Amino acid sequence: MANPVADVALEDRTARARIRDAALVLFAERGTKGATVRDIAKAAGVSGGLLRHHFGPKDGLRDACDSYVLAKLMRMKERAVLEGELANPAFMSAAQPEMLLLYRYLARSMIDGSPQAASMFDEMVALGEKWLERNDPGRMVDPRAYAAVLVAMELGALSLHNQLSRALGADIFSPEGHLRLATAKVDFYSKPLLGPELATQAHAAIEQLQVRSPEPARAPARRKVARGKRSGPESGPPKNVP
Amino acid sequence: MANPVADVALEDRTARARIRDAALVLFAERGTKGATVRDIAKAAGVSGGLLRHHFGPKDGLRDACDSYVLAKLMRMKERAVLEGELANPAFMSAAQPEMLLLYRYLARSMIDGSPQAASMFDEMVALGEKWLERNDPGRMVDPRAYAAVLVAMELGALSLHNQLSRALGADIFSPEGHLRLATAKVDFYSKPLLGPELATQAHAAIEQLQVRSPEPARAPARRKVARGKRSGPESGPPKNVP
DNA sequence: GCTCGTGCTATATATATGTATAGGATACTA
DNA sequence: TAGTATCCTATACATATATATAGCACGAGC
Repeated sequence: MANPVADVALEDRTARARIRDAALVLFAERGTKGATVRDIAKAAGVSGGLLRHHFGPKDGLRDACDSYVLAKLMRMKERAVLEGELANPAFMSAAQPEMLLLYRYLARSMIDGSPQAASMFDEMVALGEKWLERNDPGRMVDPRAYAAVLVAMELGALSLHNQLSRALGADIFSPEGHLRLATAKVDFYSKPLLGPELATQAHAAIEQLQVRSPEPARAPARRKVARGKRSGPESGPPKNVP
Repeated sequence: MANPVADVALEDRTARARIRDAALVLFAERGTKGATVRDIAKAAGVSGGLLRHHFGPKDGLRDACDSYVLAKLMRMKERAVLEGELANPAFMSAAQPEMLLLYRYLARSMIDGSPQAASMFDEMVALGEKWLERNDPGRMVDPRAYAAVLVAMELGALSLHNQLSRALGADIFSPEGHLRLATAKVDFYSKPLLGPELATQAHAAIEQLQVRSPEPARAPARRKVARGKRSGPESGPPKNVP
């Protein structure tokens, strides 16, 4: 709980650091709207005035948190690159509690919408894309889109950690829950839901959707496209499964 | 924009319905905290008093929205079952704009945390699990966890639609963006990120994590074996990639 | 015609929340 | 020791927000 970022010992942290850490937790838990400066100050054990003294208005605190998380993750990333750890595309869900908090904050920040979080998202996507191109060149139809989906899903699942934990029967931030999640993820990333024939079928259906509406122009068929076909486009075409 | 749920014509909707629809949109966009009753009332073109007259306090409006979305999705689900469409586990990302709004609302509601959304999540997981067991019995190590991850990722990605759209270069709710996303998803669900050897490697690493710590002292084991020393595990074990 | 319930607006009230300021305590420096 | 900058609290202020109430219009039923 306390000292979530864990660089210095518990009570040796400066008040500024305590405020930032408390903000990190509360922002991650309740979002930027839900977390009030008073609650953050209280959690940090300081007065509201001090918070303002150090970070200015609420947005300032938020920016500081964004920058902090960004920098910290960047540092981790670089270290990972140096150690050759980055190669694993599932690196995002590493187990360190601190890192999890950082990602949890990041995910929430992206939902609430901050410029820094957005750029972080883009960078993760770019990283994933590069990785795909390097390791499996030409395997994916649209590597960038693939990477974007991957990142969005990883972070999105993290945002829904409450639901996920309940469904799994154990907090995914606890050792048990984390292990169960890790196992499921390995399955998820190694056992495709769609077989080859279903995939080609789906791709064909999408192709058909594309030709269906020649030019988006403005809105010749905002809905038309989806209409007719509909039922389950997307990956809907595959009516049944092998 | 207007008439997002589209059962009746635009201005034929009763004020109550307009309020509900406006709330649906604003709650989905800004969350329960970020959307104010005043804004909702204004968007619906009514006074704040009328909103309260119909739905009581804010929570009442929220509950009403939850119930409405739940019922609507349930109806869709049943229809899908009758028509045999449900077989596709990716049914969640169907293309209908209205359905997307409903899921978008649902995803946001799950992040904000509502009991009804939680039960919906659980039901989706149960559905997915059942589907897995029926179509690929014994294929997954932990079908329930697999289904949970699947649902969390789908809904989570939906919550991050802003980031996803930016990274993709097109709003995923527009025809173009949706198509690009659909293509990427088919790839995502048909081309596993982890090859067989990496998967077994990862599973072995997780296994090792489990045995690493003998007994959690308290509960013998909620889940077979529990607790791992954490440090860099998850899918971290596979150090490098082929 | 009259009442009465319903849909609706306008306005008031209390609280929550972000913001700002005045001033005290502490530490560091000349 | 005196001065000053920094850290910190307490409090005031303004706005936003949820909540509550009073009252008006209008149609239904007696």
